Amino acid sequence: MRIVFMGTPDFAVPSLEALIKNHEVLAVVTNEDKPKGRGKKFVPPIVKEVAIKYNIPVFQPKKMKDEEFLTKLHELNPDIIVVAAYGHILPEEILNLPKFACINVHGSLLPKYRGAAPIQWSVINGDKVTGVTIMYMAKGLDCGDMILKAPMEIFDDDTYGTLRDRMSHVGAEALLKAITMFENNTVTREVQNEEEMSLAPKITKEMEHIDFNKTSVEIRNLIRGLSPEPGAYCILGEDVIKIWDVTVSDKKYEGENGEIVEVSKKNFTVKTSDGGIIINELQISGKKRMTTSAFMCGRSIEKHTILK
RNA sequence: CGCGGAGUGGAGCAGUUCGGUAGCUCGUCGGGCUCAUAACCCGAAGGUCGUAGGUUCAAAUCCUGCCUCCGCAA
Repeated sequence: MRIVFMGTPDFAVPSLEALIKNHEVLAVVTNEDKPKGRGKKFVPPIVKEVAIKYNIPVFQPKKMKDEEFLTKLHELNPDIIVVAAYGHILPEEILNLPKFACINVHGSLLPKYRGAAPIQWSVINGDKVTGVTIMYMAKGLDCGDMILKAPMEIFDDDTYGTLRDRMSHVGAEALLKAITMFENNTVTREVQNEEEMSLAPKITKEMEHIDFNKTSVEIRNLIRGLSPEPGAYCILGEDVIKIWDVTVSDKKYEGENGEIVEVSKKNFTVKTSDGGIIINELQISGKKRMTTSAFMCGRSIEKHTILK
């Protein structure tokens, strides 16, 4: 198959590499290099680097409707356009351009979790099962007809990061399968049930703030779902502190939610609405992630301190 | 030149304002106490203070360049 690939971050890489090994990738379309991190250094998307490694032409159009880009795309005349975490809405002109279809690799079992952050939300909500959906792209937010789904288990110790990595490979496999279906003319399409639809919107700063009035499990899921990016945080005194790893404690504690109710040599426990969470790994501004015991070597933690 | 924090024994920090013997907590090793211990007591090892230069009788500390790490903002 002659394929044009569109994608940007890590999640897209296994799919791209799978296509390169099994099909003819005519071009890779990705986001522009953006000033990223401190000092506004321009950083190319990871997908661009992979494309360069395999000598595949790269396009980084500012706008999808860029004339020059559209012309080029027509010239390439792809059989299929594959999109994986590209971050742009494709105009109809592109949706109708390929011989077969524009298909998308989406990180959830649609119609659940349409939107930008399906993987994070599946962890935050404590789901046990998720998956990848390969779908036709259509006008609207992740609402196209589904071609196939690959379910996956979410492990109790999964984080957004570990699940995302695993899923990116499952997604690549499913993608190849779907393309084979096109080749054999055995593609099917299943309409999404709008009744069961749910959204997985982008993560906002507000959501990253830990609310100790929630249950221990809810808080732990939030922390897992935001690790390793961007991290859930709370306030300790003057410091913003990110919490990276916790253990749920079933003990009942006296005090208010967010209060440090137990301090040991290795860690400390914070009260939640239904018990407590033992902090195992954290990070303060300007420092690296560290274990709680390392943290407590350099700073004394007083019982009854309130985290906000 | 987006804003800011930081590099000090293995880990996390203090010391830098006001130059003058390298400090704390933890870990490691040895010994002791104990029925026993992750507890307690005693002792030891381990650091060219990120790097290059400058000022000075003397620099972790003051000045300049560079490297690296991290938070925020995008």
